[in-house]
Amino acid sequence: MGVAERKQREKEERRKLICEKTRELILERGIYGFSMQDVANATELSKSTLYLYFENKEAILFAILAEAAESFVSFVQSRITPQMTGIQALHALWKAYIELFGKFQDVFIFTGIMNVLDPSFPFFIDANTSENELPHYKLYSLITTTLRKGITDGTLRQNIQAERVAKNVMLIGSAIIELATRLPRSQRNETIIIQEMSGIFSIMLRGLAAPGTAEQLLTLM
Amino acid sequence: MGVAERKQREKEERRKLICEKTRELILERGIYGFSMQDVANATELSKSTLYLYFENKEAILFAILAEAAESFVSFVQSRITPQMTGIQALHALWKAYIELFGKFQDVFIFTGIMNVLDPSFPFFIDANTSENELPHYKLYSLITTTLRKGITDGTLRQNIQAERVAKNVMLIGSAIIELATRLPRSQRNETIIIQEMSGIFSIMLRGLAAPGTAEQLLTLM
Amino acid sequence: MGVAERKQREKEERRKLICEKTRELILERGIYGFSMQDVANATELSKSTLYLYFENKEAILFAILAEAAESFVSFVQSRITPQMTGIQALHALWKAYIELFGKFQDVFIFTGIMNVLDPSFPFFIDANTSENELPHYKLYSLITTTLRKGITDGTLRQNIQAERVAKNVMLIGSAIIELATRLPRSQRNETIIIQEMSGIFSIMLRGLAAPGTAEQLLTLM
Amino acid sequence: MGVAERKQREKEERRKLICEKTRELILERGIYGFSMQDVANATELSKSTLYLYFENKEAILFAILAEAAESFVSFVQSRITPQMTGIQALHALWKAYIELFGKFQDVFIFTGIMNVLDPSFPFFIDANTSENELPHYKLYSLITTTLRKGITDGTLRQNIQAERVAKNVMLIGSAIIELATRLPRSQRNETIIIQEMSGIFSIMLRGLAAPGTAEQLLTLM
DNA sequence: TATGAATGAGATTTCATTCAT
DNA sequence: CATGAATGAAATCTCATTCAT
Repeated sequence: MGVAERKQREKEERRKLICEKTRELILERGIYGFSMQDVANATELSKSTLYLYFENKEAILFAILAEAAESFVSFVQSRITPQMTGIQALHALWKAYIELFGKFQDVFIFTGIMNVLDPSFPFFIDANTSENELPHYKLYSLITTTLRKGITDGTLRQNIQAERVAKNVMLIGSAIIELATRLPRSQRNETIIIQEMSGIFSIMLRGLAAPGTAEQLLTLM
Repeated sequence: MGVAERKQREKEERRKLICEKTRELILERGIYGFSMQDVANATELSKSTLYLYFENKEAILFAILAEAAESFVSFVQSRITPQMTGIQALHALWKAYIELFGKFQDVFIFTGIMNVLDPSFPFFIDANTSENELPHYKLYSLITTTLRKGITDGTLRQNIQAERVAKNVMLIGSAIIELATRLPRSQRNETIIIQEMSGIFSIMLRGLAAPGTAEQLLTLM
Repeated sequence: MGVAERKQREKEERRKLICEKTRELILERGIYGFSMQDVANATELSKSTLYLYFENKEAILFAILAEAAESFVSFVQSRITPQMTGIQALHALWKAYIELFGKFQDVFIFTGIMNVLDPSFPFFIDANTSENELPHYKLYSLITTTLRKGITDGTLRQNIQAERVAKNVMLIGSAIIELATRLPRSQRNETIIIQEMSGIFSIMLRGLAAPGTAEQLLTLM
Repeated sequence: MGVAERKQREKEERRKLICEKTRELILERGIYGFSMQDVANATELSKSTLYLYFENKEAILFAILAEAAESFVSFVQSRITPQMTGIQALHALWKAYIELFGKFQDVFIFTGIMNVLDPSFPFFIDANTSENELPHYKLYSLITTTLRKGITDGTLRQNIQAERVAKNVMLIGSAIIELATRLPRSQRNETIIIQEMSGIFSIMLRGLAAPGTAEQLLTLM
């Protein structure tokens, strides 16, 4: 009786294998730098077999994005508690972002794919698109909420607009990663990228925080 | 004897023509969205002729980058006077950046190509590479100088490092443009992109400025 | 012992299911417009299972043809009675053809497949092939008989040859349908196709009838 | 100075070569039975080279159709003189059709491609499409005119409608050829096809002619 | 018996680059 | 100097059929 389940599990594993290898390819060569043939070679499957598991190339990207988004958002969320003030939450969010980047480079995947599948994001945010449809909308919501909280509790500057700044923040995050993805892997020195991200986020934190915020909340290094 | 010179001049004109038309193509369709055939059509030259003037596709991009960098930097420089304080100069620099974007979209070209030709910039700044070799290094120098001035004259925060922040700033600029280039031209609404840039630059200005800076120097809108 | 029979019956039912669903697919998308995967989906069987019941794709078509031919011929035959004169029978035959087309579009199936499986029909009629082997030969026989009767009883022109004209007639029928099958279903307006068939059959009836035939026997509209 | 002209001529010859070889392939294997690779092999060009001469596969078909239509219509027209009565002209038209078929099999090409490029023809005749755009519309016009003349001069039956019958006629012509194209070339016995065409056209002629038409105008054999 | 899984062969199309004239 | 012509390599995707379980 276990047969069906095993099959199911194996099928799931194959999908995972494909995603996994594709992830590696993306990390290695960037989002544009791999073909279905490459994926076939990496997985030791035939090209046609790939199409048994995913409708087309984009569908693979989407699956990877969805999973990365899921784990990304939940990781970040786990670092934010209800007791935190807005600025604390924002600080924690960015810390988590950087930490996660260092650990899994999930952020690479997340952002790289997002930029391809939904290139108008975050320039245009489709009010009709809910978080359920496009994975990265979850993160946008999380940031907006965090900013709103900080404006309300007075730990962020009063004259900012949560939605607009959330867009700014998403764009910055995307963009850094986007550029980093371009680097050939040999040059893609984590330390340097993390330094860059920390630097930018620190400047922005300071630019967003209410005057008089404790120095320790303003640096991410 | 004027013959050789005329030839030389004509050759130079052809090169300019090719660059000019390629620029238009890039603006229209993005850095990845045009082929050598497209350039040939636009210039009314044959594809093979293009190879007489440029070794390959990348060489065209490089030439365009060089010219865009030149005009970009000199425009920005024209807006900065020696009398300005550091924060004033930084403010002026970003104002110019935004203005130039609105006018010529030169920034698109500049950044888009830079990101392709020198993807490790600004993550890695090659100390051996002088401004003379890679066009965009000029802008980097300009920003570094400006920041250094601000640190010295006390209009910027004292605990920032000019080189590091200059890298941050270059990266932000590149990145916004990079993402914007992805938008299909129909969606590439200048107003929205400018809003986004202004928003981000404002936050960063505030994050970099010394405490007590006049509000009017902190906003770019 | 009933087991073997049940098995046999079930096998037969599966075959029917496959044929039935394939018919629907053909009507929907034309004879070239469906894949074995489509059949598998429609029948809720696996692709491999299809190959247990039919040697290959063509074999499915053949089976459908056989069944369609059977029901087609018997329907037409039911409209022809021994008392009818030749011209009456021919008139009735075409009326039935058109009616059947309007009702079940069986004719589509019949002809479409015939044209694929036996493309030399009716150009070459294999004297060694009996009605038992190729399903559409039944219809050919029926038409020949009808024409012969009309020549004998003087209601059709005397200088026609039954076999030859039967071929002409089969070909016309096939051909109209063949072209109609090409139409995307949305454009496959029954009314228009019926008009076209009626028009052509009317002209041919008039061309075959003995002089002085009553006008009402010469029109099919 | 003749260089440009020679180039032009050679280019034209290449196009012709491609069309010619494609024609042969179609005659050999039918309209669906050849790939761009086949054309490449037949012409001893590379696949990519084909795309220098034709935008895509369909464009090759269209070019062949256009040429076949041209020569077909002009040949037919050459056989019709203003002095002819309607029935004489119709008779001549069909004679020419058959003769041309026997000589060049142009009709094959003409009809086969037409059926692919404009499958709704002649079921739906687009009033907005002029003869200039789709080559086969020329023939349709010619037939309509001929029929109209016959109705006017009393040599055809009075109760037919020129446009409707023209559609019938085009469809019959298309359809016979369409079916014949299916035949493997080895079986494609001209004599038999011609017999079939003659038979059908004769029946239709008799169905369209005014009563009392001379027998010799009613047969095409 | 039934099927999930796999695949080879093939289809159309694109494009940077080379080379003879 | 200029170019028309050519092409190899690659990309995405489809589909009838086979085979181990």
